[in-house]
Amino acid sequence: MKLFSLSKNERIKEKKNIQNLIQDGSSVFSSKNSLKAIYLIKDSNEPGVKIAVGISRKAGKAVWRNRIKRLIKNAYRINKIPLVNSAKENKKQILILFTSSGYNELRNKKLDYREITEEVKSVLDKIERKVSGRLK
RNA sequence: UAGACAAACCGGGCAAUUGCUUUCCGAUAAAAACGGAAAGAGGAAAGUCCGAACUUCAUAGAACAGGGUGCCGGAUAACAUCCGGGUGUUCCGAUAAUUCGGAACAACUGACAGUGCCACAGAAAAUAUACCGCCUCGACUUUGUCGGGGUAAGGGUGAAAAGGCGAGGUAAGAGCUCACCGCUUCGACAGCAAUGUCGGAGGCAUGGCAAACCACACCCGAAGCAAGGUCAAGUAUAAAGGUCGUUUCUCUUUUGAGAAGCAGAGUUGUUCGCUCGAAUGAUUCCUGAUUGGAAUCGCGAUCUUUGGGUAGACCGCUGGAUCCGAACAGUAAUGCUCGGGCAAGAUAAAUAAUUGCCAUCCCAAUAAACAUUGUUGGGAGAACAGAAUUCGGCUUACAGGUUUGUUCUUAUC
RNA sequence: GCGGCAGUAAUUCAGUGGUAGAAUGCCAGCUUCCCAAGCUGGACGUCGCGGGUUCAAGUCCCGUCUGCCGCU
Repeated sequence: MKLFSLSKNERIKEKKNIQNLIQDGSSVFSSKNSLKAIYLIKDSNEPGVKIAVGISRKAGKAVWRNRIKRLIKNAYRINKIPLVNSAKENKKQILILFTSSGYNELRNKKLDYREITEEVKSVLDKIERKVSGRLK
């Protein structure tokens, strides 16, 4: 198992999962409110974390949308280890869907990787605290 | 030389680390995970504006409706594309010129098949008509007024006024007559043709708008890979068949409610225990009658078989009107022959991120200096934009760069 | 990926090729002790943008931009 990988098993592929997530999941905003994450925590025999990234068509053009998705995925796979460990300890399966709430192409034509990393980190931190029960 | 314009081409490179998708190998019965190797966005992948391939539907053929195209010839699988030619319009330059040269653009068939429109102004906007004017005749109250007739040369209106201009002619005028120009038409010649040149005739008759309806000629069946095909989970569900069941009590006017409980299900493989716990009955027959039993239909459970087919998987899916090079044919578009190459195939959707260096660009300082070049320091390191069945075009977006050509006009030497 | 619709005043919409309109809103005046209502008047337009056809284009044709809807 590679440390920083993000293979097919760690991404949400099924339509049903995503619909469940949108219906039943709760949401969390990043520290600067530029990202929004919908997440769902449930007990499972196969503990782990699965993610998806969804960017609205209205946010920007195809090149821009692809780029922000890649940056978010990249930031996640670098910083995922604490959350994954916590999920395994507590025997939970976590589904996360990242979306853009503050970002769009008009305002953020050039995307800065470091800024997005900080945003993703803040989201993961909040969810991790929920999982381990340190946050009420 | 720079600039401008046109055409063609490129549109970042190298290294390290961390990752993604596909294929192959380790490699097996198969899958997952792991390791290794190879490959992995564009000139517009975009807009979806045209044209095709392909697939399904429909299909005996044709027409109508509807849509598209519209100078001529060629290229092509096809096209609204491309190439060559003609004609016209506009602009620029030269010129004595109506001539010559260059560039750009053109939906560039038909207005005597028909219907329609042409605001305002104007007498009149299409069967010509007579407001002012010009000429003439008559009457009267005679420097004038009224009435009849001739007249499209002049005025005024308009985007547009019934060939233009000059001469003859006339009461005044009029292609009424003539020359030149334009137009229509006939013949000869050149050209495959559009058309052009020359000669003759007509005597001007048919103002504009078909990107108004329309007519004529030619073309088009419809939908689109979310097309379509194969496999196919489900206590999702249709049909057929087999087996078992369709019970008891209490309350309520009824609908119904509650309890027990059979089949069955769940609970660790089995047993016990525990939990949950389906259904609607109707008709006929056997029997003296009740109980009970049987048959048919309905209902419920369960098993088997079959069907369509959702989720999903696979095929379609990338080797093709293909790409590169050379020779030949052709003015060219392009064709043809030979040689070589195989180069994305994702599906909540891969092709990336970070760091360093470089090409390149900007700013400052400094040395030489006509433009400009070298050195040092700092900054940026980019534009438009992301395959989605596949091709041929068109259109639109685009930082910077390379090559070739043109330059009457710009600047510098 | 494919198909369709719309763009006109601040807003919602009309508008046969011939001087761009209505309602609401806005501003001013009248009315009222004041406000509202009412009455009178006024301002407000790159007809999304760029070409073309025409004497003349919001309207016809071509291109382009933006917004919206549908197909699963």
